[in-house]
Amino acid sequence: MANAKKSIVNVCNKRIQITDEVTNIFKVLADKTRLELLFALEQKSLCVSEFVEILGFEQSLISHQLKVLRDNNIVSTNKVGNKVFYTLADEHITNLLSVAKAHASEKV
Amino acid sequence: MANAKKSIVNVCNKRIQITDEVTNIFKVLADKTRLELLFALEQKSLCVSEFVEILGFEQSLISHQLKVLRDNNIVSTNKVGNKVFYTLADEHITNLLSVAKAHASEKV
DNA sequence: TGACAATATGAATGAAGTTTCATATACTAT
DNA sequence: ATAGTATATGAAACTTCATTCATATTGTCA
Repeated sequence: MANAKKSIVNVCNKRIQITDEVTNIFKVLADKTRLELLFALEQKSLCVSEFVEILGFEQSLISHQLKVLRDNNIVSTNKVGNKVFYTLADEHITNLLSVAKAHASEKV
Repeated sequence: MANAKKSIVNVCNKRIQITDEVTNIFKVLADKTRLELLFALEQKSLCVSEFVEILGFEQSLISHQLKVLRDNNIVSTNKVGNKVFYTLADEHITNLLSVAKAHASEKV
């Protein structure tokens, strides 16, 4: 395949991958339970039992949704004895959350 | 009700409303079809038949999804004769899309 | 007015996602 | 080792959402 053609194909593939990735990020963020977990994490790292205490959700629900966040690299974990502490994984997420909040604040 | 108490309640209500609103924005953005519509609109305003031509989706699907975007004030419309042109509604949306794209670009 | 083009919408179908319940795993301390 | 606490996970039930098909509405132009 000629190089010019190859590079056009690459650009297109990349565009598609980016669309897929953006779709995926928004999908993960598009759930009230998960957002409450993330908003809580904006303050400080928390373990599952602390989430239960703060948010009042079932432990199982929290674990399930934290798994979704983990699987999508939105939070990271570190284990301390019995407990597993969760942290926001990176700046992009913090950024997205704050832009969305700013947008929302104007509406309510 | 005492003023101090009233204002605490107000703050809590506002926090809940913001969470709901953020959830809603992300829900609307969490769909590949709608994102492709929005990415196309980043270039210029488009009418339904142009979306059909550019993206190759069914007209009905495009209209349905544009309605979702319209209902959530993510796009605005203006009618020119037979045609209805769609535009990105505001800066916040453009902003969210570009932050998400930046995040995605690093991953792919 | 009648035929045509552009857009919108209701209803049905099927897929995907969330929550709950029950249970398993991992670690701590006695 | 056993009891107790913290977390994870599989499966089922339930809910929500995207897409398609058929049809309605709105505007144009001959």
